[in-house]
Amino acid sequence: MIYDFKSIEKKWKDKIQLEKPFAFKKELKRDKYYCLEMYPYPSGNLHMGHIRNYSIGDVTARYKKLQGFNVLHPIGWDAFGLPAENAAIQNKVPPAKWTFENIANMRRELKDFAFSYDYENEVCTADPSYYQWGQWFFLKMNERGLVYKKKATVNWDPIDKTVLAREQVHEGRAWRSGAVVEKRQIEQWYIKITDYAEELLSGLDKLVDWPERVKTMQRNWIGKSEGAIVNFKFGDDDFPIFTTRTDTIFAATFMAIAFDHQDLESYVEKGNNELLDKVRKFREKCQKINQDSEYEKEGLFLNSYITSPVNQKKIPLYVTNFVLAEYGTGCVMGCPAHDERDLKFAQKYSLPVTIAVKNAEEPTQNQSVAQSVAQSVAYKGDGILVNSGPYNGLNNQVAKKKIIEDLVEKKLARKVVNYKLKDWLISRQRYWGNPIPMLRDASGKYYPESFANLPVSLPQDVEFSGFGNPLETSKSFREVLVKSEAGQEKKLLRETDTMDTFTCSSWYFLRYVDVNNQVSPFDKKLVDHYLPVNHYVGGIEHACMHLLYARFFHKVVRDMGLVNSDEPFTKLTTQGMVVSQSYFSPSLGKYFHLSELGDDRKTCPVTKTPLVIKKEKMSKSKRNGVELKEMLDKYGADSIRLFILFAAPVEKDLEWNEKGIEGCSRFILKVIKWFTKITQEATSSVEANDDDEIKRLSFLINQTIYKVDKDIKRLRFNTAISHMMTFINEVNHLHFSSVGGIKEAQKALRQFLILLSPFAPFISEELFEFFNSNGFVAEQKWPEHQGEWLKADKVDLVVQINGKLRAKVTLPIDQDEEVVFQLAKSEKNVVKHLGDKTIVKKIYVPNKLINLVVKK
RNA sequence: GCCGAAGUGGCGGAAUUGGUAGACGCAGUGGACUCAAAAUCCACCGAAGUUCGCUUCGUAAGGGUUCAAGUCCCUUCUUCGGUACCA
Repeated sequence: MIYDFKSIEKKWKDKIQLEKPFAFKKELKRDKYYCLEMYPYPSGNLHMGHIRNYSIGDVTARYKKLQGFNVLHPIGWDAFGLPAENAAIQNKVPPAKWTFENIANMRRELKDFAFSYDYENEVCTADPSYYQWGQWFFLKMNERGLVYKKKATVNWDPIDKTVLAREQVHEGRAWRSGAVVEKRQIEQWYIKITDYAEELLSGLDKLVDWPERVKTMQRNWIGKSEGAIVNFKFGDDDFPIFTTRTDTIFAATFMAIAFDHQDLESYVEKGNNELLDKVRKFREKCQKINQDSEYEKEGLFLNSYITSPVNQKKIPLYVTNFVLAEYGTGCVMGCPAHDERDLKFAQKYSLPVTIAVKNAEEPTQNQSVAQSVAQSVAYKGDGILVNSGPYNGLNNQVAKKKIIEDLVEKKLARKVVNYKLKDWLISRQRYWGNPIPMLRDASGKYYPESFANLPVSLPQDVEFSGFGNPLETSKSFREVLVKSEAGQEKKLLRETDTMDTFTCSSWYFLRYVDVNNQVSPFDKKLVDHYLPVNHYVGGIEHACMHLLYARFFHKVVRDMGLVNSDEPFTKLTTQGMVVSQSYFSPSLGKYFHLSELGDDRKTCPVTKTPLVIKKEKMSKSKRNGVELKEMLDKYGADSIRLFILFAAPVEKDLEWNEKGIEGCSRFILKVIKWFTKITQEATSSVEANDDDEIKRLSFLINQTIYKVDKDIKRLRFNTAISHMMTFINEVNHLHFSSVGGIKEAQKALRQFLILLSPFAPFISEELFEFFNSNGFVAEQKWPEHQGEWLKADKVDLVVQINGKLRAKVTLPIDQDEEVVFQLAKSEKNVVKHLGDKTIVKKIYVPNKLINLVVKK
């Protein structure tokens, strides 16, 4: 038998299409397993990153199915978003047409790999039957007071002409278009994710099956800090500041206010117009600063003073370019001795440096702190309070609490918790998204659309000129006539902002359990049975956006009483990227494809200057990708799946290596060779004695079942495959000639094919047909290892002297220490090393090793 | 800076609670088969030495704990990822 993967894969693709072995059956009785991979954006074609993501998920889904679980393993389409609209502008293709054609194409590509999805249970976010429920959730959130509109300085992408979320801006540039981001003031819709900040943070502790780094990233993103708002005084008025270090309050030698603080001008010395003018110029200058790059800390003395609540000291007030208006109160106290950045500022403007906490290890003098401060290093450690009036001598952590308590008692402070997390800006000035179901009257007042009118569908009569929001060009969409209670017709304007696509991906995993529901987003009973998702697989790049929004949405939906669970995803796996060598010519500023280079891969073929060779994520722009179609034609889906799972552990980056796929093809050939040998070529002779071979085979197959099962459970697919390779290598050396031997071999083959099927489904199906001509290997029962076969009757035992390997002896298992010791002592090499030394100690690890500790 | 992850042959990577370092695969070397090549099969494949039995060294670097350390502890270095004026 030759490996004709093309016809094998065609045959089984058709059979899967026809007989639907992976159809999702809603069942509340059987144990469920919900395995989910992050759904793709329908950009046009699948790439290797997708194949890796879905291969990882598919192994788990198929494994659980074989174990008898009712598996929910769905796929869908994150179908809204900018590229569709850009295509509409460039090619005059409607976004819907572009999107749905891409989906059809990518679905076809997915089928080439036999991922165990039910394509009749898809979610497509651009389908009104889905997005109406997104609008429904928006209105429900609005009812719960979680939605509001406010004017805000937003990041404006001048190329895509849209507002960007903070996380969509990287180093001052838009994440998609790469344009330099501008600041603009626009009315925007927000969702109050900050109401859930505390639970989003504390809930992380319960997610024991999430990678530590993802949890850390979310913790930092939420950025909780506990402190106090302390009321300093500006004349008779309050001047509140936020601090987490009340223990350093006596060390405050300047006060700082943000340049964009709304009350800034009221703190400038009264009547000093010259200064006011300077302040305004300073503010203008600050506004031009790119907040993402590093810049010098600067300030301007406002000729006014703030009074400290602890010692009534007058402290000079500065406007600065480094205090953030949106965090805390927009005003802080400057304690140069204990804060790096305050120290820099103080030194620049020759402000005094007072020490409030000294190093506890040097109680008699202040040397260490004073010296380090003199060397421009602020002291941020713990210690004993000095220069702090009644609190002198206290440990600073104690003093911190005491000072707050005292201030709170005098009504001069209150304890507060601050978060870095900002409310979720969901407005997008775009057409291809979920319309926000709100209406506005002439006075600017907003009314929610009524539930009965959902969905608010996207109109067809729009123009894609490339500027502004196309929805504004649709009269049928914009103008709405509603009847008031008095029966009068009233003209309202429909909101033209659409929602951020992250709103769609925040609950798609809930919809999968009930995709055809027309009366509610999903049935509660079904959702409570199938949720939470047991295993979620996707890219690390979603650690702080999608995964946080989805957790938030789930909690809101829970509070609406629609789902019982607190968290949507029990176990999370973040797979590494697929990387490959890229060749960049710095002199030309462009990438070269490998095929464009000659034998000399280190030099630019045009300018003859050295190329920069790096391992980077496969992408079109870096010209280091591979064509999926080409790989499929050359090697078939099974070899690609095997390679992608074999070449690296799932969480690490995977380096593309075509030779590696060939290795996996060779493995499949060896499987076929063994199959052929024991199903076709075997000539039976009843007299033959295969006892030793049968014993060896039983040991090998049971060991392989044991190891593969364990490695799938701990998500080590690379080693699971290596164990199957070892099995095939060994078993190809066994020869059976008796009827009983061949029967045993076929039994082992049958079990082996089930083990192989989650990794290489096509060839497994094809060969398994020998045992089961109508069904699928995917629907068999996962084999269990027989423990008694795992114990070999002989073991290789290691003999060490002082921890160094000196001999190996083969012994029956479970020998007494004394027997092993006597045998070990008589080994030639052991005798040599023992010489006339005395044995002072023996360490015996049964069936593993004996270590003799010797002395002269 | 801070937080997180990781450093093992020529390469991708194994080594589950400390117990034979380098499984499996790629590349390479030698041989068989062949008119020849490809494919396949067999053998070798960390370094140095060797009387071919073995010996010494070797998991980023340096120390430590232990009968025994890639694995545990301390210090340092490097790489990658996240984040950055959050008071």
